[in-house]
Amino acid sequence: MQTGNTAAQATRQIGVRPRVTIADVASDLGVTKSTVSRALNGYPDIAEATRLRVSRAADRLGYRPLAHAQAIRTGRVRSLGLVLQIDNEDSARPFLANFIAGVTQTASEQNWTITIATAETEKGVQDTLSRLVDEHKADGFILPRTLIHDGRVEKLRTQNVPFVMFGRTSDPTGCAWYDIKGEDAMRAAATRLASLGHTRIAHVPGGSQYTYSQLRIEGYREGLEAAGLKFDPNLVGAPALTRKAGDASTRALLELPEPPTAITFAVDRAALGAYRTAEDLNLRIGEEISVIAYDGVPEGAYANPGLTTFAVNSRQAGERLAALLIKRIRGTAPEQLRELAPATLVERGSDRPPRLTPAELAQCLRNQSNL
Amino acid sequence: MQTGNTAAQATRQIGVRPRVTIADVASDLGVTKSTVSRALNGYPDIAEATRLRVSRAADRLGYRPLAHAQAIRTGRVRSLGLVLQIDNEDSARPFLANFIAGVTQTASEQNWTITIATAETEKGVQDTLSRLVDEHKADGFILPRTLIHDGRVEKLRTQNVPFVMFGRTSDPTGCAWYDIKGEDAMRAAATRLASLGHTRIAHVPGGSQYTYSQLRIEGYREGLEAAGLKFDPNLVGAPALTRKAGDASTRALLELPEPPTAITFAVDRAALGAYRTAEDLNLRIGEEISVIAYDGVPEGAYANPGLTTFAVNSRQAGERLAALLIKRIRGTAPEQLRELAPATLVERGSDRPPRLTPAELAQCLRNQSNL
DNA sequence: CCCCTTGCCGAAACCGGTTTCGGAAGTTTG
DNA sequence: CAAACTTCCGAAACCGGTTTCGGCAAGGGG
Repeated sequence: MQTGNTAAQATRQIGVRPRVTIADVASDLGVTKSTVSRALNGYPDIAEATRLRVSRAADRLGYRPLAHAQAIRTGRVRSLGLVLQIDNEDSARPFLANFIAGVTQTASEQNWTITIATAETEKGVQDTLSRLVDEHKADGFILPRTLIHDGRVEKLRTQNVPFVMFGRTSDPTGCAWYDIKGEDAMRAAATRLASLGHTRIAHVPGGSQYTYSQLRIEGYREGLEAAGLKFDPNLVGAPALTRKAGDASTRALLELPEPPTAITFAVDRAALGAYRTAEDLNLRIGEEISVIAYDGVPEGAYANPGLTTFAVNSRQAGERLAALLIKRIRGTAPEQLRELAPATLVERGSDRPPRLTPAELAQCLRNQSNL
Repeated sequence: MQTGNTAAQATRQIGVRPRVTIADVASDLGVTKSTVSRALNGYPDIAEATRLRVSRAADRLGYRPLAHAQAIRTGRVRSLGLVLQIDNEDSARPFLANFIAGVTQTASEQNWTITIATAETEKGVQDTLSRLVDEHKADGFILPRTLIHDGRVEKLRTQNVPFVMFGRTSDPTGCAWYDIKGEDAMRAAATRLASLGHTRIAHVPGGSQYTYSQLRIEGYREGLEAAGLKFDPNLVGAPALTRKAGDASTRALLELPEPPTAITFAVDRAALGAYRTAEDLNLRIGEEISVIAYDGVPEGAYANPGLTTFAVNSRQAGERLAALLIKRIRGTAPEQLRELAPATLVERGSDRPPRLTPAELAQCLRNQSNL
């Protein structure tokens, strides 16, 4: 009987000394398990003196309740779930470590842990989520990268599983969230560029399926109008999430009859693509063409000139999301669990007054292609 | 009684429909729980026909065993533990996402999950590890970034908790591991540079507390000797893990009376620091100074010229580590769970034949500082 | 002085599984 | 054809906690 053997072996393996259980603590004190349990969990029908005796004995004996043993009765495994979508390429996510660090920090403080899974496709994420819910591997979930129409949200909502989103969604009913005010950042970016003297300011949005993308475009538009500039749909480029796409999108914008002298990017990585465009077209970032982006990826600091960007504190995001989710699991209404935080401007060298007017820039580009 | 309320609330919250338990399946078939359990777990004392009936009924009813309910008897929570050290700054770890993806992929295939925690200091990691072990949040652990003398290893070894290391350690007793042959990579790097015509080849090691660092130095040394070059201790620079440190270390090497025309780096990030040095000193990477590094960070591709490096497949590492750990937990001896994989050379532009001899390079640098 | 609270804790059920033990059939052996 | 094995499954204990229920003793009110 193989199964029996290995299982017995494992139980022997994992602790050298046998675990100290709640029964051990109880018999040590000459009370019952129930008393120990209630004392440790702060029930009101336990005398203060007893509570003290119990908690001291528990400390002395080194008693640690087994989370999964508690779970079977309480229905809580004290674990937060996180299902990440790791796409093939774009997977190098520098934020991830910080984000996870934030989540686990808050979680650890309250003696919770986090359970992580990954999937490659959107459907994969849904399936994984289902599995984790079915097996109750986590008491609730953090949903990163919220989409405008998000299958995960619907699923969890109907199954009544607590969750909190990193980002907002189209139908906020029953949703808790934490988000960065990307719209404010883009508004500030646009007005900042305008006040530097730019009059043709473009925007390269992020993935259109994401909620944030819409918001940032809106912010950009507001910024323009606040500065007295007219919104020109032609100046909203093709969506770009990668260097390559950013390069292409930038190139297309510069081919406009009246090209922009400044571009706001919804995403740092796309902005770094513009550096390549500039190099190719013999333009200088921060001179002929100014750039402000969003995210705060470390590469931005090493670009030349440094990329001016609105950085998000992903560690803090992780911390807050964990805190919100734990509250949600404990029963707080989702409507009371919504937080927005600002992105912080990191000024580097990529945004400066325009060296050329749009017309001059167009001329300059035309000369080049004639060469 | 507040506690009672919220708990009841949670149980109601998490499943809309009540869970289907093993008892439901049993009564549906008119057998006992024990039969269902043994049938589902492949015990040999269940008739094949019964096994079939049971597993079909389980499917039909949508029965999923509760991992933590099983755990209480079996002692297995079906979860792999991972405690990451997230240092303050260097925390931007691009591998992490891929690594985690690898781990979770293998784990998911076998219906395991992974439990992650983070800490900032070495001691914090130890404490967190202790907590997870005490609460038995995981059945075993993956230990990344193995140190030469590693407290985690000792702790887990004495407590008899299964673990597997990413990297090797000084005392391999009872250890299972997966590692990349960094020594081979560095040997290849040195011989490659030698065959390009370099005669003064330096090495900038990684953190001295890490096992890999020693191994890579050794590989570098072997490579030199294989190429008939003498090992010169002066050409082993100061350890560097960051751009900044890499810059400093490179600078120091170039100040030698007979400076190297090529440098091997134990770590990509440090090599990128050399790009800054080169810019400052008016040298061109791949011309006056050649560079080969190790890791395969994405930034290397965007450097100019691209950084030639030995890339590690961190996704695969994650997959293998998870597989090894699961075997380890199931009882395979650690000695049988040791794997090494090669790093793969990514040729870009940073390594080319030397444009100057060491003497000429020294002269060139002297001229500059006179300016 | 008795009855009724109230405070505090023990006994036992319970959560959802796994595992031990034993026994009723069916099968083989002598 | 009885005795001895097998095969297969039910009954019940068990894992380590939590929670319900009830009861005893002390205290308060009439």
